[in-house]
Amino acid sequence: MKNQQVADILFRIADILDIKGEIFFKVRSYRVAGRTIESMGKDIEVVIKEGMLRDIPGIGEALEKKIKEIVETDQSEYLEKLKNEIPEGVLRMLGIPGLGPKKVSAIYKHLNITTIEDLKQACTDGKLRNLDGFGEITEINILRGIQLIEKTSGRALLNMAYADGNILVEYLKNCDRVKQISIAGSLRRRKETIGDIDILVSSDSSEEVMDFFVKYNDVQQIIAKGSTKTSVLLIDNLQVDLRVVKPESFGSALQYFTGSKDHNIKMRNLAMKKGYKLNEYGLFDKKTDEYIVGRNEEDVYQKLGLAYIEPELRENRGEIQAAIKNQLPNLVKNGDICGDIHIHSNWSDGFDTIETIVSQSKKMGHEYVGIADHSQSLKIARGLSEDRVIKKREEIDKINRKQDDGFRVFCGTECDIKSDGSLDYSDSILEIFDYVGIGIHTKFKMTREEATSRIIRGMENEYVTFVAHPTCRMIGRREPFDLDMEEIFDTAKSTGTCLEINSFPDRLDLNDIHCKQGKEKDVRFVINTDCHRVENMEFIRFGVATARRGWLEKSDILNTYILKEIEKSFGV
DNA sequence: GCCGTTTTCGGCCCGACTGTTTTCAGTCG
Repeated sequence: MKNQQVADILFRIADILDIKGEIFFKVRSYRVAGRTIESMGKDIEVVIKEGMLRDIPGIGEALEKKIKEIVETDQSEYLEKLKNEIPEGVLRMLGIPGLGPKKVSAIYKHLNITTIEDLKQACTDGKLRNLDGFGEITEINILRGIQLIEKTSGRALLNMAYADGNILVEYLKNCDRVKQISIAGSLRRRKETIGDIDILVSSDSSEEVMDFFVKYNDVQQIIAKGSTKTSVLLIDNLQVDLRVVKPESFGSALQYFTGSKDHNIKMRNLAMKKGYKLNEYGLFDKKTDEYIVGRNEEDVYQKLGLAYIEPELRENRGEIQAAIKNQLPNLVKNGDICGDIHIHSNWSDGFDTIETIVSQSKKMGHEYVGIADHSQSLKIARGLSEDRVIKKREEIDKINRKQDDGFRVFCGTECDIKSDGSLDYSDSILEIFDYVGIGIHTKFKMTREEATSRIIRGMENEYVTFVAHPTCRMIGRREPFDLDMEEIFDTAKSTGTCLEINSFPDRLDLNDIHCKQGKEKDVRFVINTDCHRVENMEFIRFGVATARRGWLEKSDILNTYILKEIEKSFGV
């Protein structure tokens, strides 16, 4: 049983209790425990085996018992009982923006509506307006909310939100009332998917900023407009929240609106313990309400006795304790990457020539690049036959001889791991390459044992440098393999194999949690794009962001090595 | 449901916006 599945059951229990009208704090306990388990670096089964479940903050006697039951039996008797009380469709209504537990409960109890389809009809027929606390506008808003979830299915990939957010920031800079501006929220933390874009501005004239904001060309609909907060929907269905604060509050507001929620709760508690009160307007003396700091985010952390915590770390995964002890990692930066070694050229299914890729790499300031085309059995992607491997080797040697600036092209491969774990080239061919990446591209349906041993057998080949996109997940399209990551990390360590952080926005594989877990086992990583056209080489920043979210430092990553070092590592 | 050198009972982060009210509840982040 995976951590995510345990968390999902806890979230479900919380939703039902919420609709039933259970006390807020009880409901919150289930959600807090769910979030902790979901983002925990350690396998929940291992935690239970070690008898450490109760040591996790937020898990007491009752939750311990329920979580153990879930892990042992794959289900929860308590949830099964609760499910009989609230129909599935009613739970789904909680996902509609603007609808919370109280309204959903009223809709279910008084009108006996149990599906979103029926709710839509009831709104159209004007049946909701007679309920206490409901009106005509409520009906319209619910209809809009239903339309929205039907259209967007929730969250956007990081690159989409990143592009939208940056263009919008540039637009807002044209408003002369804007003093300071920053992206905040999950986009600033570089989460792999983004629910909505948060932008923070400091200004002495918020009304004018808000007016300027809603006139942005790509605004489809204004959801809410006030003097401190305005929300709009862009034409690509991404929601943007703009907050405006006074300059003296910009730092504390940036801290507050960057989140995460759990990080902020920890921060507020810490502030309280130290005799302060922390909110988006600043850090205040708890007794006298006197303003202490708030202009800069750094000051807030410093005043609370903390080293500055980079946004990517703010997930309540131990960063506050580390900041107290001044033991935060020195995170890897975009500029630390010296070359991308997983790029497809037109020798297989890539779009560009090797020369074009070289020229783009130089533009990005890299010292080298690795061309890793597909191997022979992947016919659909024009995988290279053994003959063509030799020809490609000759072409790369020729290109290298032409470089007069010390730049180097490495000849690599993304060799298929066949279903039994053997590799798609013989050792005598693998020897031709400067380095070997291996990856799975066929037969994705496997048990945990099969998938784990398939990858491990691949890693045991002496020519292998790294495993590409190890879990093979595609965000929103394909679930990750159920892998025994502990075993994968141990083998990576013992064989000296790197694990890839694939930067493509719909992969981000390994993810942040894997990175942190792997680092604790002293595993080395490599950050690549796996791109098939040079326009996408800039996606490397999303891989770096994922590594940062996983607490990785420059020394944890193979392709931060300068040319001389990586040549030595490849033995070429 | 969790938690504790101020507490084993009584707290638990908190402010903005909306829509419904006529002073506030619900939702959101």
